[in-house]
Amino acid sequence: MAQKNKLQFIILGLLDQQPLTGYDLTKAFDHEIGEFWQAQHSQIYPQLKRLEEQGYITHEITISGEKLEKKLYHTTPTGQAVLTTWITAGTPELTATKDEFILKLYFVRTNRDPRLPEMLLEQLQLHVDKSEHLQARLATVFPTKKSQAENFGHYLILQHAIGRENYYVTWLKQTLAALPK
Amino acid sequence: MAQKNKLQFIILGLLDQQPLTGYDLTKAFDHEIGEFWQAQHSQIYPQLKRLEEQGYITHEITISGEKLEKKLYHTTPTGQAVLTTWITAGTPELTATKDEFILKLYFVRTNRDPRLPEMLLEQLQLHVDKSEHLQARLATVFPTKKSQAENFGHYLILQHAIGRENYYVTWLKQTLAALPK
DNA sequence: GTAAAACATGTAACTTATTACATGTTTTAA
DNA sequence: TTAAAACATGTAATAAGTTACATGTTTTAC
Repeated sequence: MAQKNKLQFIILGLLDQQPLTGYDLTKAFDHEIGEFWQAQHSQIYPQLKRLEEQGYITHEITISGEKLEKKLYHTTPTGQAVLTTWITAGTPELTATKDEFILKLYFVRTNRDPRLPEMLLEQLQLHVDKSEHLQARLATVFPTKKSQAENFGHYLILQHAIGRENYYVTWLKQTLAALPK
Repeated sequence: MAQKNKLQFIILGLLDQQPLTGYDLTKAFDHEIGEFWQAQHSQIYPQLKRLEEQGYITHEITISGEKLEKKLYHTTPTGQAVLTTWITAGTPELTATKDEFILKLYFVRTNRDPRLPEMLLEQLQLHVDKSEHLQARLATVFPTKKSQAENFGHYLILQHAIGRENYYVTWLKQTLAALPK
């Protein structure tokens, strides 16, 4: 049976690496994690509550400045076991993509459609930008072989995301080049 | 502002190509469309109702056999205009992927983790199978240059999906090969 | 002939995800 | 000094998506 509520495992995984606040978790979804999963703080805070109720995580309160309370969450041994089970279990279902642009293309019936070049060029720009942005991050976050080895999973997914964007760019260029003059 | 309720446009696009029933639409999401968008019949039937209420589509009833009623939907001129507007508008937001496997990888901290080879090999098999399946479909559905030109969008997205799977396969193989002995 | 699979259409309940509402603190830069 | 940005945490309302419930017909293969 397919595991559901993946968000709980992602949060568990992040908290297992280091204690974090709900705010920190929210930010994590803006960067590398966000390439492969998205969540807003309105989903994260209630999920933290549920994970704590289940005994998978706990928190301690720290004070920032005069009175701003931060809840630093971390995993419990139970939570760590649940996380390991999730990672170790197979992942036999390929999560399907949602790509609005590709769908628009689907409804373009001929390669002579005058809208095609413009549509493809817009996406080309977007994916080139994204690839460059990710490459800059890779260079910043993982400048050395050592840093890559120390956070191997993180390095892998960044590298995967870049490759994916590069494939998209290649495909767009190729498709543009194949259009009739 | 980002366009929402993409499903309505996809249905509109499919119905604009040829009249279809809700059942036909459901099946369409099992094949090529399903590579880029998913929907169950429980989402499709209510959406058809709404689209008809808005005057974007209409239907006529045909009888199959003795008494089985089929509702064949097709677009109205209003619906066609709405569809064109959607396609012509830019698509500046890259729809983000959700990939559970990649997230699991993220939580693998070192390249010596004994679970890694197994995890990567499972995905390799899945993506090889998928690529092969898609390639078989491409060969069946688009055997000639002529057939490719006649349904250009459909051809493009199938080809894109294959390339995407192939990139995934390449990346997995490369990652496997780079693991320490 | 008959059973299974495919065809066909819908609703209900529930889960997941997004956007909006709501409030307050701390840090940074002008 | 003060305004803006960032930090920080929550809930409410809505939208989107999945699973389950519910029913009946037609075709295909045995």
